[in-house]
Amino acid sequence: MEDKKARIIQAAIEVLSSKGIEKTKVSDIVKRAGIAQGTFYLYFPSKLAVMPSIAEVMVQKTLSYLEKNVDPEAAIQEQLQVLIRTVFQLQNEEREKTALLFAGLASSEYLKEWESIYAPYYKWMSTLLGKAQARGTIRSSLDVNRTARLLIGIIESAAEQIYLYDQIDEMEAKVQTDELYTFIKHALGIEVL
Amino acid sequence: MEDKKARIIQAAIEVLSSKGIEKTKVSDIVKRAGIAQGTFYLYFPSKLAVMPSIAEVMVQKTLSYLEKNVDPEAAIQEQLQVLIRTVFQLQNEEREKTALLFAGLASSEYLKEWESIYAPYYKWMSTLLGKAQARGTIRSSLDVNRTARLLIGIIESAAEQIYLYDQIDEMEAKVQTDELYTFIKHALGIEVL
Amino acid sequence: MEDKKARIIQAAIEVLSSKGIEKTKVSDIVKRAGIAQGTFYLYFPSKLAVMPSIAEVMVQKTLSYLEKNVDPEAAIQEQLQVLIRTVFQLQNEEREKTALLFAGLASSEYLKEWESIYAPYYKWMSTLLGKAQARGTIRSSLDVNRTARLLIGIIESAAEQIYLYDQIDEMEAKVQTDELYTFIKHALGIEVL
Amino acid sequence: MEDKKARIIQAAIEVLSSKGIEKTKVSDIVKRAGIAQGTFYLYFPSKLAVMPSIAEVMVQKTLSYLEKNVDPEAAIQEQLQVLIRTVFQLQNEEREKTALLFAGLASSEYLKEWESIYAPYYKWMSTLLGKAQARGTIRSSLDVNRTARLLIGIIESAAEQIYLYDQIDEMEAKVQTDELYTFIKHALGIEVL
DNA sequence: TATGAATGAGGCTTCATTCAT
DNA sequence: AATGAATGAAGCCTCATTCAT
Repeated sequence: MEDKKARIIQAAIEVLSSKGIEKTKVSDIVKRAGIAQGTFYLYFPSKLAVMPSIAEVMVQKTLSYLEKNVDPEAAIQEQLQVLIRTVFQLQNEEREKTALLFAGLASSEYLKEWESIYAPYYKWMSTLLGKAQARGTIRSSLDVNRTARLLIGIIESAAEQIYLYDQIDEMEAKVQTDELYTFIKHALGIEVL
Repeated sequence: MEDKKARIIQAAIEVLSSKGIEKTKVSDIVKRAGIAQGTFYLYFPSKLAVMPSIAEVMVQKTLSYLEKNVDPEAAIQEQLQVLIRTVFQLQNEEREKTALLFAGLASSEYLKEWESIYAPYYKWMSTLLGKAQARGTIRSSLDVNRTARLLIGIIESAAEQIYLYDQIDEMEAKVQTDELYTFIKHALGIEVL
Repeated sequence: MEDKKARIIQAAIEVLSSKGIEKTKVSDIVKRAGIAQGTFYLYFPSKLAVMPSIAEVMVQKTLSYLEKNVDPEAAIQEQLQVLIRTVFQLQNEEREKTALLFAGLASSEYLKEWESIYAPYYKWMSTLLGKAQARGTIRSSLDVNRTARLLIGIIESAAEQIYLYDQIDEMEAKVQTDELYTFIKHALGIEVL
Repeated sequence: MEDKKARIIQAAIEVLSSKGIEKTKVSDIVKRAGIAQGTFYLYFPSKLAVMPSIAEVMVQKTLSYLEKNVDPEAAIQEQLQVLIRTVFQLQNEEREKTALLFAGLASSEYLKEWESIYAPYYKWMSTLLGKAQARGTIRSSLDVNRTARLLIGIIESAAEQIYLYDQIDEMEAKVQTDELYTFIKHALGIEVL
């Protein structure tokens, strides 16, 4: 059943976030999933093959958070604020997960799947920008699809840096996100009064 | 001799870029470096211990390119253009290297060293921004240090995406970099006439 | 039904000849037989347990060919010629089968069944020799039962060698079989004028 | 050192003869050889890769026995008697070895090496026949090279049958070898008075 | 009688690291 | 400082067999 596949993915996410890709063994995953070692291979051809599924789940999670939190009718400024806050918060919650995951994906042959996994995320962001552009609240010169990627890229990269480089200092985090917010506001040509 | 250490690092870079972290074996590295298996351990305590050195070398390379190409006296617009072009070009040349490297670092315990390795890169960028700010060609409201990180983050992320997701299509690459350039110009508050 | 058992044996023969004993999996066999994995075990207690059945089928096949081709009334010379030709031809058709089969049997605990499987083959050959001896066309000093085994042994061994060691060269094959024929003719004391 | 390779082969022979190919594990071999598991793979690329070496050693052993026992100056009759006795005796001593080995070889990809491994054995036999032919004690019509193969084939096949099918009954064994001897004597056209 | 998902023991192999030379 | 043969722990995966349906 699909249920078992889901359980494997869930178990893999959990193990991965606590042990890191290098040290995650299939035996750990199956133990946590409560299945036999061989069963794993009924659903995934190899250890690395779970990675894309994990990424997918995580992107979905991010998206569902965003859809829940970001009011489609709100002003772009508020949307951005919520967006940034949500991504940072998720990044913070998931801690190692994102980095480890990327590491996992990068070291697998599944690197190329990244694109399709991120597709819904990009799409959501494009739509957001599209509406704002229609309303005239962001500059008309930008291309919504390409800018969607740039935005996601910069927000995630900023979020990663906070985790990676800084001790998580509430104060500093706040200042960073403000800087990021202002950066983006200007980039999008949002009127700053 | 230090020469041997350098040879190991160089060999490691080469092997890593062609095989990926997961499949890079110490035996490959030493073979390419033309030394004996045991010799590796005279210079590095473990396989993962080369990673930071590799990152350092690559950051240095990027920096030296930037220092050579970016005219400190030029207008910020031109500096940005050159900056973007250089990073994209390097990313393209190095292909998998960056991603694999990050993966390598991420999966090692050396993740935390990323900060210090990138320090000179951030510093260079800060200085660039600082000068522009002093000249009044970028908005005074931005914090040069934090913005330096954001800039490096977005440029690298954009460059990675081009390699990862798109077939490398000259035309599309051009459009992407233009979009990025405009994005940044706005973000920095550079006067667009 | 017995039909299903036969289908399993047939499938096993086919898989075995193309993949070799070591690489033949029960899953391959059932796939080819068009049945479920578990069904196999309703007809055979273990994987190795098909081996004797396979051998039996192949011996039967050989025998039926021989019975069809070798004229019981013909002169022993002609009978031998046909015999050799038939075995060589089968060996050639079946290619790896014989060797692989023997390997399969040998590596199983079923080695001892070989005797009973070959029994009808030996019997046929004994009868042939017996008649010739009664007619006085082969030497009276030979023991028909033991000689039957020797004959089958040498013919099969020669046939295997042709397949295994030599490139299958029509010309050489002809010369080999001639040499074998002459060898046997002398061994049996058939008058050579 | 070559010494270690030899030790591995020796250990493999011993383990193989007592456990059979299917049940022989690399771990058994290295344990008996007194080396580490990994060391095995410095000398052989895989478990199956020892098989040809084993076969080689066994052919060499047979040959050395034959060279020691068969008097090159003796009459062909006596040479044959000794030859048969020696092969049967070896077969008996080695018991499972030969069968298991063949099984091992057959189930490996090394089947084709059989030819080169047997080459010295064939050569020795050809020489023996050649001398006898020169002396005029065997029929001039036979081809020494091809007949050498036939002879080795029939003797080995007969020897195997004794082990495989019959309880080892001294009396019967004697009768079998006599029958074989007579068979061969006729086949070679040796004068029987 | 038939199914096929699930099992789980266990082997082969890899490869980072060591150490005697 | 350099070597490279030897080590051996450890993990991925296979696949014969079982069993609930």
